Amino acid sequence: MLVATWNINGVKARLDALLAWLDERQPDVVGLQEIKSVDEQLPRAELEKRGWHVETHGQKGFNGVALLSKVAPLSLERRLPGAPGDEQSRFIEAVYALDGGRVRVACLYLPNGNPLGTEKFTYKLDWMARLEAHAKTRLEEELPFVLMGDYNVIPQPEDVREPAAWTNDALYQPESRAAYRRLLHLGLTDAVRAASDAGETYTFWDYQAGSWPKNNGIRIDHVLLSPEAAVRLQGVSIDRHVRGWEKPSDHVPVVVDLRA
DNA sequence: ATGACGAGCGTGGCTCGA
Repeated sequence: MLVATWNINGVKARLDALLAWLDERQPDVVGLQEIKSVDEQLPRAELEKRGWHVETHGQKGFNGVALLSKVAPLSLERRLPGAPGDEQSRFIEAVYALDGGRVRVACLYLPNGNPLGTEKFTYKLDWMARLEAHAKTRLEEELPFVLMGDYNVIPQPEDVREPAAWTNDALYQPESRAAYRRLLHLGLTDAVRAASDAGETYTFWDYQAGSWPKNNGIRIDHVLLSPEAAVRLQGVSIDRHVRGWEKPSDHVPVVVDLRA
């Protein structure tokens, strides 16, 4: 089965690219981030007439996440536990029956956290602590579990073309990177690193300053796998050609292949 | 040295992102 994550940067502005990529890729489950749409304004009919089940956790103007799937989910949740007052739409997860078994897929849009020294960075770290607690609970379930999305964390120096440009950025702070490592230490596997030793496995290139033609990228979109999912890992693809399309998102899809 | 791009909201120039 193919499970994919993509920060689409506006699902209404990117519908043509989304449909083209879905046709080309035919994934079983897709997590989208930054749909920047309320649930009612998402182009649901365009997707449903092509056979996609659509589950959303939208928000006006920014944020917003969604799960598309070929089969309907068995169960669905729309919030990351731990902060009932948090109104930002950044998390959705579902259980699917695929390949003769159940698999849980969570799609997240982790806070950016900039600028440093503000409540935005605190919110990022608090959100990561909530994510760690939730992941720990989910791992106890011992289902194949895919925890994927836009983490807004550059894990390691090899995940950024120009590390010096990011030293004062929330995406590359020691605290952000340590929180990401704590997720791995729970027993989650970073699928890209497990499946490939390739360099320059970037997933984001800024719109500005010619970042894409210069390949000045970063790796911030990640697919983490529970042990039960990691043993099924066949391969990973970063669909970087999508960044060269007309009116692209600044992120590209990351796709994992898990065997039955 | 700085800004640079893009979406959304909603109609002018903000906020937000990374």
